[in-house]
Amino acid sequence: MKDNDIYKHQLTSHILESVHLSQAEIDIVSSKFEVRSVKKREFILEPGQVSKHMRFIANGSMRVYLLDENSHEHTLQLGIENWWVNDLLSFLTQSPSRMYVQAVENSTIVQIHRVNIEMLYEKIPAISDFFRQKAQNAYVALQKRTLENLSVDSYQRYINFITDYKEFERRFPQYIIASYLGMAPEFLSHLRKKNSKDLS
Amino acid sequence: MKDNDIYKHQLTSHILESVHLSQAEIDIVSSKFEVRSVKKREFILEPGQVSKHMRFIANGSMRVYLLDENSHEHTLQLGIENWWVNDLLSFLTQSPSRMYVQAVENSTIVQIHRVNIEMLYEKIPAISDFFRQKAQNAYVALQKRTLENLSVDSYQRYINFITDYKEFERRFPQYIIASYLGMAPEFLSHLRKKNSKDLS
DNA sequence: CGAAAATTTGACATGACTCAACTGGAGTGG
DNA sequence: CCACTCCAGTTGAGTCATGTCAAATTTTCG
Repeated sequence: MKDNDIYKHQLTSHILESVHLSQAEIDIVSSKFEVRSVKKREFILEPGQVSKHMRFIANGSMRVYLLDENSHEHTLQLGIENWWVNDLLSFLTQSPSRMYVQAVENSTIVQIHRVNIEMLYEKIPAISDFFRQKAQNAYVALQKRTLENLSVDSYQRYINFITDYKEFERRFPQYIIASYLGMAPEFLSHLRKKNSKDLS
Repeated sequence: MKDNDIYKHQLTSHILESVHLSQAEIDIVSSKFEVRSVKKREFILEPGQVSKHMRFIANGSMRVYLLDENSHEHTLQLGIENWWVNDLLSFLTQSPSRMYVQAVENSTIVQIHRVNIEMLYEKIPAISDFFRQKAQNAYVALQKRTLENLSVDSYQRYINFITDYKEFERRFPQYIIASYLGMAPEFLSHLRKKNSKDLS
């Protein structure tokens, strides 16, 4: 229980960075979230399931990916501490997901059920405001990625990635990074070799 | 003035599809928006400028794009009636844009200044709620596009595009669609030829 | 009608993928 | 704690998809 409080406190601190809440509101919000720990490689969502929760990573790392018809993995999202992770399409429409959401490291997540978050939207407008800001920022970040995919070549995209997300390069295996950048893992390996030559 | 009222009514109807507002609230919202008409090829945002407005297309069509270092255009967003169009990064951070936002057809937009929308967020929580929903849906749509770019080949991406957005194929020139799909216009032309053969 | 822009077409170049073999390191069980 | 296995990562060869360039054709618009 003590541990859970720490994680919930991490969540509310995170929310308070963006919007103001009274202590009473903090308590209500906190009471509607639940803490859950997830083992490395464990799935918290698999294709066919409906996403019922918004999830905040308190600790560890996760990824969202799917398989195409050739069984190739494509990574939609990577996340570490203080990031939100979900298949938002499945969550918003309550339809079966095509995604895997998987722990990359042992992780702790803090989650809220759909019914409860909708209750919070009604009772506490600041929560709606918070998720508006989150969604707008996530949209902007995804636009940046979309534009890079359209306008930057693979080598430069890799360089930008390791520059912008140093942390991610250490914590996610190469084949996952390749599938995030939209290239074959062997090709990423070639780019890494080129990069180490460029540096020397 | 009569015309303006029609366009504002179109906007408020659009908002009311997602959230509830009292008549008094509708009047406040309506009073903070302004109607503006834009000629074909005219820019409402250019690189270096800061986006000061959220903009709703009442009529016509627009696109958001940028130029890379080889002066190639890359289209981030296409929009027609009842779509919102902006460089959200520039708008949210009030920093200079890298984007062009241009009318593709003669268009009418209904826009609200940043200062006024923030006032509405405070006074009328349903407006924050509305834009939360819009941002979440836009994020989901952009994820879909990201996944298609990662996992579907060019030909199929073109087929999916003309299937999902019939309207767009009619109203936007090929070179813009090519720059949206992430391919050279000549290559799109090859795909179109292949498609017409496949159909016969 | 004429000029400019968009699209088509085809030849060629190249970036990125596939496949297969090899290397090295991490995890597991005896 | 060693030995073994397995999986991630590397390397290189061959191939394919897509881009580039240039010229011809069609469409748009003043």
